[in-house]
Amino acid sequence: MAKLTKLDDIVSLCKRRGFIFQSSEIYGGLASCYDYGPLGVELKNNVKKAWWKNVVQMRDDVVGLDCSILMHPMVWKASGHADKFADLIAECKKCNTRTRVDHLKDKTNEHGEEHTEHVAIESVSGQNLINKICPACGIVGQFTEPMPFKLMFETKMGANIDDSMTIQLRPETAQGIFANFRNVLDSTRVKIPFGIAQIGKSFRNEVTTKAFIFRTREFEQAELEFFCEPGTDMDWYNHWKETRFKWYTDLGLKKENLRFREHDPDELAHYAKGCVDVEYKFPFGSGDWQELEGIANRTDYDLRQHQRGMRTLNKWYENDRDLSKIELASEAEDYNKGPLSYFDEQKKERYIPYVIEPSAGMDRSTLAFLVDAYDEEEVRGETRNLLRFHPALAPIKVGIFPLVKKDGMPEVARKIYDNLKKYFNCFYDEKSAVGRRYRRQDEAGTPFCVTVDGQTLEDNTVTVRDRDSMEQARITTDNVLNYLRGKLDM
RNA sequence: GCGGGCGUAGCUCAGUGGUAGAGCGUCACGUUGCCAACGUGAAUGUCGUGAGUUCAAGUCUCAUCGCCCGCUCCA
Repeated sequence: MAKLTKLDDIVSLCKRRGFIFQSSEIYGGLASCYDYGPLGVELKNNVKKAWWKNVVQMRDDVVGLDCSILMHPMVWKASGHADKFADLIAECKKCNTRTRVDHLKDKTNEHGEEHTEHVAIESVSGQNLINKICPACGIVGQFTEPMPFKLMFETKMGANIDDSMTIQLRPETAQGIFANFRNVLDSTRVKIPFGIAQIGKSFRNEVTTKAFIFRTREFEQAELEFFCEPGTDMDWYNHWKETRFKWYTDLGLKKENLRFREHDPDELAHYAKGCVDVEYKFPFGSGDWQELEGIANRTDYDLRQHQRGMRTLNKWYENDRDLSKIELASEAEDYNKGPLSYFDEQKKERYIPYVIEPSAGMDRSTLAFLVDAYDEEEVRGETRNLLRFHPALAPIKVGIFPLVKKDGMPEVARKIYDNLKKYFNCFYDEKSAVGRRYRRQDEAGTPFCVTVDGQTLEDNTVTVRDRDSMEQARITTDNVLNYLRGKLDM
């Protein structure tokens, strides 16, 4: 079985085979950023394709979307990210514990206020914390100068420096879906229940990253916002829970390495009615169960928040476009009939739909598929290393070889290769012994290899060798494409 | 952010102040011809980066970047 027992082994495997490299490695690397190599990009693209096929293509009730990464600043005011994602943090000099300044309790007032107020960065210095207690060790007033933390990446939009606008890189793709809810309703004839799906990059300035690609600052999400009628939401929550779990196992992840983890009620965001993580057991370390995907019942929170956001727009202009100076407008009395509501033609009633959100990390699941596929086995006293990828995920589908590099075999093999590569990713190889070429493809996880041999020249047949069993079938050259299509389900 | 460990060829690693190394992998030629064969040969190094100490630094010191482990943080 797999001998990957440390994260280092996996990092090494990823680099050696061209799956994942450290970003900017020739310059000493850039923390928390990684690049996908030639095999890695194929694998990850296949993971994304498999998600899209399962969540969009094969369903009548989901449509796709691809939003811009840069969005109007008010999007993040309404979603709550602008406030929640900007904090002042002070560190206790005694125990090195870092705490949000607005969470610190006063020595004289140990009841502690609710920390909803926004703390202006200029107004707080270490001196102001002289009476504050460290929640970890109880020491009073031993804090460092507060450090401002911004969890969203900022950039400037507009080439004119004096007239440019601060914009955030999205910390999740979901808000782009909510912002387009009305557009999709008006342009596609969808009816509730229906979903909008999107795959794309998101950015978060995590306080700590670490652990290879499990928590990176730039990452790719596949998110579905599934809109349904209030009251039916828990049924859909359970539907997506099952559907999403099955997706992983159908693509070959071993069941014993997958589990659900339901969030405790006190762990839930205040608007969420339920949340479950799909976790994968990576074969290393102690904290080995890692989240691949979260499935949440977000209720009608997001659409209601954006209705409030739309009502706040003028205030934003009036306050020099400074988000920190404004409060989100209160909710309209008849918010149910607002611009982001839905009119049910049959029931003749208008409501804000509830949302079930399966949100999957594409980088994490790509790595899980890679790690799970890794295998070592003894063959005639030698170790055979291979990746047992599901055919849909394999970066290369077929290797094509001439048995030897003479007697016209390369020409015939090339011709087969030129034909097959129109249909799937193929790799042609005529270097060194054929056994070595088989093993090289095993390492890349290629499910099938086609070999042209002496018999091919006589009766127009080739051998097709199976990665997992190493068995060969003899097929007529004309039938190779159909044979492989059947085996690969493509 | 704190504590600990690490950084030498594509990978795994040796090299304890004095000429930059091995195995695997890669490439070429020969041989073999269906599962990592063999022989011969070759290429590949800012020793993470920058300073310092020294006649001399991969080796000692400092800083810095990056990675791993444990806390912490985050969700």
